[in-house]
Amino acid sequence: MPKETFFNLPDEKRAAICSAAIEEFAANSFGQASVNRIVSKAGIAKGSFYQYFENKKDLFLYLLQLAGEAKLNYLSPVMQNPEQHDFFTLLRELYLSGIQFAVAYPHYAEIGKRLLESKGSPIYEAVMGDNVPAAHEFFETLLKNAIGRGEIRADIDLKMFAYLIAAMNTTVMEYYIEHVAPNYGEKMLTTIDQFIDFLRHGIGES
Amino acid sequence: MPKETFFNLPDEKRAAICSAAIEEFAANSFGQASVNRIVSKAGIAKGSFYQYFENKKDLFLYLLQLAGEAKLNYLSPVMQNPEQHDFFTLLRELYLSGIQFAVAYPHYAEIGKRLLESKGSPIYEAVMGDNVPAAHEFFETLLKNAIGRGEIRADIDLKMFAYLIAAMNTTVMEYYIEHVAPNYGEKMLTTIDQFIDFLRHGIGES
DNA sequence: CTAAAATGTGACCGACCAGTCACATGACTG
DNA sequence: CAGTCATGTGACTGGTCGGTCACATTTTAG
Repeated sequence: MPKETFFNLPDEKRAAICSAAIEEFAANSFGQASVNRIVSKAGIAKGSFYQYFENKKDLFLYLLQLAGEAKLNYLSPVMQNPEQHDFFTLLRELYLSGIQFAVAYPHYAEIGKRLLESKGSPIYEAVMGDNVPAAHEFFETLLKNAIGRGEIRADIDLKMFAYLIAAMNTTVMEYYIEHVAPNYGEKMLTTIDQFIDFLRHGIGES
Repeated sequence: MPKETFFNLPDEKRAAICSAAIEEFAANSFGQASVNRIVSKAGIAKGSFYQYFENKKDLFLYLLQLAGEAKLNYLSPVMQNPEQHDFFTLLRELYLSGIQFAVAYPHYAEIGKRLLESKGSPIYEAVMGDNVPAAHEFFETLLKNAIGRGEIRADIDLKMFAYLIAAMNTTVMEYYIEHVAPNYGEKMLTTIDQFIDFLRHGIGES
């Protein structure tokens, strides 16, 4: 957590620091990101930085918290009544909110992506600890319930498809950001719907 | 390319250097990997290292070449007659050979994975330049031919599914390495077959 | 045996890093 | 005005980095 002095800062200065830090962590992994570059971009002295934050990790965790809060705003409407919709509808909303978040906060999304990619580094364990298994369990429950309602086949390997669906969340998002958004902003739904239909029916003929 | 002196080295010493380097690059991204640690682990002097290699990148590219050659041995039997098999059979063989390679050379696979994850860093562009688009085009052609033969639905977005299938190659491999291999070595085919069946039919009921 | 060529070596260079500290500045209080 | 307290500052510390270089050692050739 940042120190009190950080929150006493005038909004403008605090925002400058945040935006410099966000840019740095969006462009570099935690290990490669440089506090020197951040303070220089933010226009503050190195010493001041350490009046605001305990250390580099403190700042990073704070940014992740901001990102998490921003993402929650996109996610929570979807997750209000997860039992009211069938599996594919829920998943569609989940993916949709993920993409909308990534479009609205590309830097936050980039930081999150970079974190997911640093699997194995010390910061990953510190941050993600139980989150990844929790996400997989969530998808597993979703799948189990859907099987109970007869929405999806009962003969699938739950663990494997929970893993696959979690991973494809990232993949579809990346595809959208890289290839769809730059050219046609309005194709978001087409992309997702094609993907959801693929989940349901596969791509085999007939 | 390593210098001539490197290839004049006794096999044992050359192997020690390679294996130290492979471990280092499997555990760290190119930027985080340290020549100091490599020479220390290999038991050679820093100066000697630079008699063998131009620089860190030179060594890294050499390891990638070794990895590529190793992978080709697994891949080429499959790709001899790509037109002789239907799309799903070919894909199955492709994924299978990928997993077998990753099991046989876990460090090489890790280096490759880490490289894929460093999208955006300078080394990524230098190494992967045209390879990724080429892989996507390859999958796109595969899909197009399969549509021509009536094996898969004609209404899919080729670009998107080429991207998805390339990404899922990595995903299935990771799942297998992380969750299947440690517990039951023999379940490889089950994992892949379930996945191929999913590609064909989806997971929707009926 | 000597000379020359190849190879081995680690101290060293400049750069950058995260984090510290002695001190300067400014604001608020009496 | 003086005194105090929060805040600002950048030179500095100890460390790691990739890469170099003057020199030592070994191998090869004549």
